[in-house]
Amino acid sequence: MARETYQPSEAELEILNLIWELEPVTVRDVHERISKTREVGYTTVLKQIQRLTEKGVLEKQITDGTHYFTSTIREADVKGKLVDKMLNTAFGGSALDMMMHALGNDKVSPDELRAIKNWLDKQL
Amino acid sequence: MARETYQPSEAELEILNLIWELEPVTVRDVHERISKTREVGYTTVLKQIQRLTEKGVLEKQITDGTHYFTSTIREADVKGKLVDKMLNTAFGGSALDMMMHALGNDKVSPDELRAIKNWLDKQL
DNA sequence: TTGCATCTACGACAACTGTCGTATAGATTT
DNA sequence: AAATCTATACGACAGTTGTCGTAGATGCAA
Repeated sequence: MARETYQPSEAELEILNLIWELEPVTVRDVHERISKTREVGYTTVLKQIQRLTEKGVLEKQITDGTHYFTSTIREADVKGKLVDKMLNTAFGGSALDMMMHALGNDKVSPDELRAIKNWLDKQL
Repeated sequence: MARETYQPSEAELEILNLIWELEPVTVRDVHERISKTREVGYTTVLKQIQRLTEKGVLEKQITDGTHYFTSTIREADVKGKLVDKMLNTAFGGSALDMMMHALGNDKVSPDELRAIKNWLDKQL
């Protein structure tokens, strides 16, 4: 259980995102999806998935001769950890600071800002 | 100019944070500060700084025989980019989603939540 | 000026990443 | 069964990271 909080690399996260969405998946599933966005070899994706499996982050089950993969870690845990780490290493733990960089810097729609405000209201 | 938006690694960010705070700095300055937190060899820090300089992220000026380093990239740019990237790769661009992970997950003081709300109010 | 105390330069190394190529093993079509 | 198509296993490779060791350069104390 609990690979607890694995820190995926860039390419690994790309794959994990798809797996969380589609699991159980085959390598082909993942490869096809990624290919819509960018070009990458089938064996490249395969290799990443194999490495994630070796690391215990994914689990393989063979049904009817087809290899299906599922994740062993929870999306919320991984993402929470990612944000937490950035919060601490880049913004000294100041959520406000991070917010301002995330929202101020660029184009986040007023709608989104309102949604966040709403959510905050509920928290207080 | 403008190394624009460099994506520092973990250890590099640790160093950059100190440099933004203390520049101009010597290798020793940085090493001493990091040593307060964790153990690391002087040459390790030196090497990181040298690599950052090679990459153009830092600039060296020698005054009175002492090597001083300053950064060539702006803190806000780097951190803004870091957050943006996480926002997109991990949260599909949803700032609200990221917020909830960052704030909900754990201990962010009500004060901080209020501060964020305040800031949001001003933005709308 | 000699000699120690510092620094800096350089190179090395192992681990990890992203990316494939090739060689097999399996399944499918004649 | 043979030929073919598809999927998996394996290994390779170059680039990056984090970490040092060692050797050579610089500067200050005797």
